[in-house]
Amino acid sequence: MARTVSNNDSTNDETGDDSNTATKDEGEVKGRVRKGPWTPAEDAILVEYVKKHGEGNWNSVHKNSGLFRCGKSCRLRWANHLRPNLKKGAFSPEEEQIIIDLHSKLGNKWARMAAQLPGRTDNEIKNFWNTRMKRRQRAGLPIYPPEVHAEATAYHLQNRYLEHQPHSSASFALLLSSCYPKKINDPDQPNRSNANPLQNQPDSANCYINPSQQQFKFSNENGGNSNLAVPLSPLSPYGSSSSSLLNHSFGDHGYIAESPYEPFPLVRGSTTDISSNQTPTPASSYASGVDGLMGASSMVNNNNNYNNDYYEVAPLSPPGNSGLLDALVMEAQGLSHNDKSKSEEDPTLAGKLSCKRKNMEYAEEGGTAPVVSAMKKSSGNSTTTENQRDDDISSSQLSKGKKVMGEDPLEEMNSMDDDLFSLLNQFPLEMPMPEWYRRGESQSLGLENQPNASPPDPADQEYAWTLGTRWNNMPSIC
DNA sequence: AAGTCACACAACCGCTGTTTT
DNA sequence: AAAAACAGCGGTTGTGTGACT
Repeated sequence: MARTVSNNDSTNDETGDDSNTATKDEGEVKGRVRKGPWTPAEDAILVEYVKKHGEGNWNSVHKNSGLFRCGKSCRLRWANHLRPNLKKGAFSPEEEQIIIDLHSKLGNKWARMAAQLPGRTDNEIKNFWNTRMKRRQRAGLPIYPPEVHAEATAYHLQNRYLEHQPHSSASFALLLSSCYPKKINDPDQPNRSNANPLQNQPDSANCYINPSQQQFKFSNENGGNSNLAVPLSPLSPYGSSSSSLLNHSFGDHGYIAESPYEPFPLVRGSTTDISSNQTPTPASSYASGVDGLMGASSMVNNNNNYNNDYYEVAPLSPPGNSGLLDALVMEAQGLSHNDKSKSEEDPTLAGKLSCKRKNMEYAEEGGTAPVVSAMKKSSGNSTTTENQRDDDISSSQLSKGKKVMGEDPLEEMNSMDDDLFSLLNQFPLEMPMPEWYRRGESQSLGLENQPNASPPDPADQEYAWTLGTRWNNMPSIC
């Protein structure tokens, strides 16, 4: 069980902020920080310290207790192993059911799920889920039981379509994502049927269609529209950024709304143009924000083993996922990358989007957006459990958020969606496929092929139109 | 008996948001 | 207002273990 123990070999500075990795290469700097499995003695020290001083101030543990662990490690150890009232052992069937249910609604929000399972930690739940998913994946089983799936779908539909329509940010996410072309008849995907009704539209493979004009339909069990992709929400287990998962079959439970487009341009190169210094793989940290996009892309390109039985709809990002906006921010940053000075002196788009995203997340962090909660409560439509969950999860976060926002969240959300839709409405009903896309249409769109796919020249008029010009039309939203 | 595999688990990592200085 | 510190989250990885071949 022991992880590689660096024991006294590894050093971090005493701040406990292990984001500072320089000390590893520079040798010992201030103090030694032990890594690897905790010993009972260390546990005892930590427990003793917390008894005395309470939780929090984790970095001071290292400073004051003589424990050679960084604050982060202490917090983790306490939270996952030492704190009282922790349940040990396997999950009960009831707990498993709760996890499945919560995951279908929340996605990979482990901490929020843990909040619903007293005595369980996010890590436990995460491990459980990942293991379970692998197992079911191998067995070719759906991740969610049908009833949970149906319930979750209804949940999202209710929360995102009915209650937010027509001004739904999440709708915007879906619609915007679908602005990007995906060639429908992909000869490289022989297993995919051509059942997409949009294919019958004139020259559909070479046109964008304004998604705001597009009536989305949901594929049914026999729809077989498997080469259609939209961002996968965390409702889908494949919204996970786990590359190992993405590289496997999505046949058992890919949630796919019917749209002939793939958010390829948003995916392309996005992880390399941003401030992250992480390895630019689909599994890198930004995946948390663009899970869906990554997932969709990988899915389209890596998986021929589609099982239409489980093509259903996760049309929108569920609560807590701001993936699309993250992607927008990333795209904005990517666009501004070529002209850094410009972006620095004019932090409009990225900043506004970032601001928007914060607000959005604030709104969504409440389990259900405050808008929704307010609507629910005022209309009396919400169930007890829904309200309870909202309240349980969000009380602290909400209070924090209010400090930041200082505005009426309801108004904030509504105005935000207005902005987003006004942007959306600027997309024409149809537009020609850019030349760069036609040139590359024989190539797969996946990340793994990016090195082969010549990136469009930013100077290219059409590319500029599709990304630059249109983004420049982004209304002021902050 | 040895090798392989899947699983469960613990812990680390990078990043982000919040709070404090 | 800016920087630093802190706290937390989600993703990933490494290891031990048991079942199986």
